[in-house]
Amino acid sequence: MTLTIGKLSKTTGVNVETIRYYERIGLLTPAVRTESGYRTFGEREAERLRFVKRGRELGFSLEEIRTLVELADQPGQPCAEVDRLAEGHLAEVRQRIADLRRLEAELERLVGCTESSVRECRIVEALSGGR
Amino acid sequence: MTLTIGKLSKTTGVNVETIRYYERIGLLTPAVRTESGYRTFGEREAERLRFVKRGRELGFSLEEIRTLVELADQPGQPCAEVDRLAEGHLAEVRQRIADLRRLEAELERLVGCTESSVRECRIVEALSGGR
DNA sequence: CTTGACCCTGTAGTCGCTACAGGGTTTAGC
DNA sequence: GCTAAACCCTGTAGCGACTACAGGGTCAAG
Repeated sequence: MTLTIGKLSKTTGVNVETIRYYERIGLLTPAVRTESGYRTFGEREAERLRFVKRGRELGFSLEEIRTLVELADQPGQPCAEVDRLAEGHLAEVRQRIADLRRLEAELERLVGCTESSVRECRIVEALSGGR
Repeated sequence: MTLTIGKLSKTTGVNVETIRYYERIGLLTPAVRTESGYRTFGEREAERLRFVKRGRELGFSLEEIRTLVELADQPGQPCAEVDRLAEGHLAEVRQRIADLRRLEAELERLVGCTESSVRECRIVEALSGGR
């Protein structure tokens, strides 16, 4: 049950070059190669890649995922550090949401300008320093 | 009332290297130079830089700002395009908020794991493919 | 046996800066 | 007048997380 990089890409939904990139930065262990130099992957590798992918989908950085992967490889350890990491990340996400909401409110105030000329446009005015 | 790049940086709150960067990519017109090659800026240039800065604070990309600057320079034109740009941007901001909210909800479900070991940790489990 | 689909490496591009290195210039204090 | 600090210059490289080539080698179907 070994896969080429193309097959692995299909089954995981991760781009071929992204997989190579992950290997290059050491997030995936160097793949076993065929005689001709092609990478081969087994179920273990596919699992790990899916782990990384889900981490990305949850918005973790690759550095955070690197830590999470290491932690996940030590099932006997307490999960406090995992939880701390996730909480920190959640806090960041909330901060980003708050920032974007402020932006949203300000943009809402500006759009829908029906002035006939840029001279009177309240968007341009706001950008130019008017309030 | 001419300013050096350092003074301009202080009065606008934009980093010196960022100002140079904006000039390099053509977002600011090339600054007038002194004999010894130092950039000098007047009120016009300061205004324009503040325009760019406010655009960034509203989350516009530099490309969008480039367009906005050009539009703002043609006060006779209708402001429909400005408005269209701002609305498109608002839609993007809303999309990003929606995405982050989904993330937030998922992370909320996961954090606060008090298991004693990584083996049982629901965060690791979620990343490993469990739900 | 050819053709097309796949694989390889290495490098450069994206965005919006930021941080040097290695120089030249100006200014403030003595 | 001199020196040292503070400023300015260019050019290049780095960040994160990919993506997109170029220029080659390999494999499988018909």
